[in-house]
Amino acid sequence: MHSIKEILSDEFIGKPVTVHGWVYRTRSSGKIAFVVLRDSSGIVQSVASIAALGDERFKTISSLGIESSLELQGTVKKDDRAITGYEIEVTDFKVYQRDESFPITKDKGEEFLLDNRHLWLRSQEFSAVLKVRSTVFKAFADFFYSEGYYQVQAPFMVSTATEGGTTLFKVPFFGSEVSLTQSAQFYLETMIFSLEKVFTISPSFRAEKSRTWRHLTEYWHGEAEVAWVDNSGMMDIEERMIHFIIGRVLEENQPELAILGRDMGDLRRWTEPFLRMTYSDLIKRAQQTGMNIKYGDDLGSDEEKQIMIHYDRPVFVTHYPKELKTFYHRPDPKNPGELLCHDLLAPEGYGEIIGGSERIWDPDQLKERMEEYKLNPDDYYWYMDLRKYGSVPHSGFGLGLDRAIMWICKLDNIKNAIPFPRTIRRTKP
RNA sequence: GCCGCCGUAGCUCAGCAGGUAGAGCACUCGGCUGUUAACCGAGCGGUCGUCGGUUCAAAUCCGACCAGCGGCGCCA
Repeated sequence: MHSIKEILSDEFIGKPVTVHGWVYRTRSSGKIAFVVLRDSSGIVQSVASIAALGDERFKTISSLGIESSLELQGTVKKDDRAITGYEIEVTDFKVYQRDESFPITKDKGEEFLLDNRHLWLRSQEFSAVLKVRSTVFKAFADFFYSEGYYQVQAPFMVSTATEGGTTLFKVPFFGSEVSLTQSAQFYLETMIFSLEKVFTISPSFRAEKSRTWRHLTEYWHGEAEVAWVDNSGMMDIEERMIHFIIGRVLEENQPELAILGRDMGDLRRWTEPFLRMTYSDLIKRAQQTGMNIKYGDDLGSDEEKQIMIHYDRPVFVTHYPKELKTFYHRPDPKNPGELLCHDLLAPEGYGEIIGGSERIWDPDQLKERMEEYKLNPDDYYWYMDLRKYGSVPHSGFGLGLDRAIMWICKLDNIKNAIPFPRTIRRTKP
């Protein structure tokens, strides 16, 4: 048995092979039929003829529907007319299941494809995304292992909010109620006191009624937390991480990037140093380009896009005014109105993919900030305890893995970066 | 939460100054020995989202409801 990718090579010319997979396309001209076979590694054209198979067998193979599953035996030939340069002259075959009418045909409406995502996954385009996605997840973990981090796991069912009060998913819990996690951050913070450098990959849940091209209600969050590192040191780590992930995709996914129409030159440029600027500088520059924006305004989707058209690589934006971010970011001691925090904005209009910061490590300051946000420190007693017993400076971040994949794969909607997207109106398939 | 849009064949859509439903694809049958989401011919396929109203007559006009899509805000 061979994989399709394997036999697409001069070494196999003239040799008998056996492959199995699914019918990708068929064409028949009466006495000759072309069956393009697909497996997880690629596609190859096979040629069936009455001469080789006889009337009845020929009729069987030439009438197979798209996505029929079968095993083919034959001889490899080089032929420029074949879609991948080589073809198999069929000598024998075995059908596992005949397919009469696969629901996905050439007219593909967005909604129909979402309803049939379990089948659309088989497409070349979506398979390519899934392969890149696999690389990104592995590279994220490999990067942190290579820098001496421990992978840890936090609970998904929680009783404290990390990002403000209105976005929690409530779940019944033995007569009371818990929420689905929005971020593992607070739990990661507990673990730096024993492990110092930790990371996790887990789903996060947001109950905002978002209907946008870059929001999911359930998304995959790559998060890390490190002791003894400040805001700027954290950005160094994140920059190395993104470079590492992009490098891996360049090494492992060239065919997939070609299918997706993503230029390799773009990715190579993103393995070069990123830009950094403060929020106030960014506002000044935006004003110089004529944008109607002032210090203290939040960066909306439009603003992010308008700003990022001037840059061809990711940009860290730091030192946001404290009114624009939540309570745990550490205020800059030199300018307490601004925070030692950062967002990483991806180019080409993809926008924010990372949010991170140096965390407040002084107990009084944390308490003060919580009160400004009308939060009860007693609800966060265990988080407060971290500032009470051997508190240290530390920083962390969260990466939206699906957003990063959408950017790397040049997709126009985050729903196409994840196999089974969960949005405000979609829980099937 | 706010703004906009759509619902007609399995799929993608056309039909809308009101006159009784159409194309392409898919599927079935027939033809074709080099096709590239092949091509040619025929066939199959619809309570026009639901309920109500106006009218001699409604896919088309009006109202309500249901379902879905896109964008904003929020964030990753």
